[in-house]
Amino acid sequence: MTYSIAQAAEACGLSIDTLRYYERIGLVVPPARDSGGRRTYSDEDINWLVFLTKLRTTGMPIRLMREYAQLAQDGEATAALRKQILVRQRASVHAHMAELQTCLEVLDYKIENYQRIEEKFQDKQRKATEVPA
Amino acid sequence: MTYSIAQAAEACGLSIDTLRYYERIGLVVPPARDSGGRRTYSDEDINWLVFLTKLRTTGMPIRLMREYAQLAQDGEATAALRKQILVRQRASVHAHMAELQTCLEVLDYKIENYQRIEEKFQDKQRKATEVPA
DNA sequence: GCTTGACCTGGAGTGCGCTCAAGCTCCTAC
DNA sequence: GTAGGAGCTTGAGCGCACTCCAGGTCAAGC
Repeated sequence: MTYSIAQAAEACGLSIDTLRYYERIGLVVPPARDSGGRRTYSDEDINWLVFLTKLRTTGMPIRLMREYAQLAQDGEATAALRKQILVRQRASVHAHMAELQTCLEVLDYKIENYQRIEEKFQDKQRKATEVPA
Repeated sequence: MTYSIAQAAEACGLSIDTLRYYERIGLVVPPARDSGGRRTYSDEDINWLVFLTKLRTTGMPIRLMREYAQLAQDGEATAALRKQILVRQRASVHAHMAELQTCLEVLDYKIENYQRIEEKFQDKQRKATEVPA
């Protein structure tokens, strides 16, 4: 099974332009071409692209992704280095999530505060429209 | 208690240049100045800056932070809008953390794979150096 | 009074990750 | 055979969030 660039883009959630851009900067190996010179992506290509988008989502810079991609191309001997990259990235994701967690707490606190302000306001309104005793 | 720009930068984890930049683009109200024309940050200023850095960490674009800051300046009447912004941001953080979680699972899987490759390799080595029966 | 260092301003420059434009080719369908 | 649509290449442009620079001011310490 092969895919056009539009289908590949759809499958991995990138734009067509971005796919070509990734190829240009050497982040992905150029896919095969059909008789008309158009790119044809294999299932394997798609899987790799999907994995790359996961790395991107974790905030890995393209520079490092390219390094990883190069190592992957260089074969089994680089497995230890690749593992190291992923282990570090995992640590960085954990750290980032912890940061986000404290930000969430700040947000929750602020939102609660706004909630209280609203309630006080509504309370005041209720009292104002109440039939006086 | 007041702080120099260097102290303010230290306190909120931004660079001096970034503090001035934030002021220039209208993200923070200009702090007071001393007799020599230098910025003097109050505790309140610092607290606000710290909160802003939290918003930044959540990935809120500066454009929106500026909107929020403007609303905060406009007083109590904008509380509902400000709350809405924070509630949305919270949702976006939750979504992002969920994404990161699935990325983590992919990373874990890949790392485990590398682990297995290493073990197999070590096993092979052990067998090769073993005294033959 | 002179040096030093922190701070000032306005404006230019940077790095990242795309994104778009122009002008072309190819295939398909009518 | 021609119109339309997808795809091609090269190269420029963009938005974001800073970051740096040049040239100046000011206050403190020697």
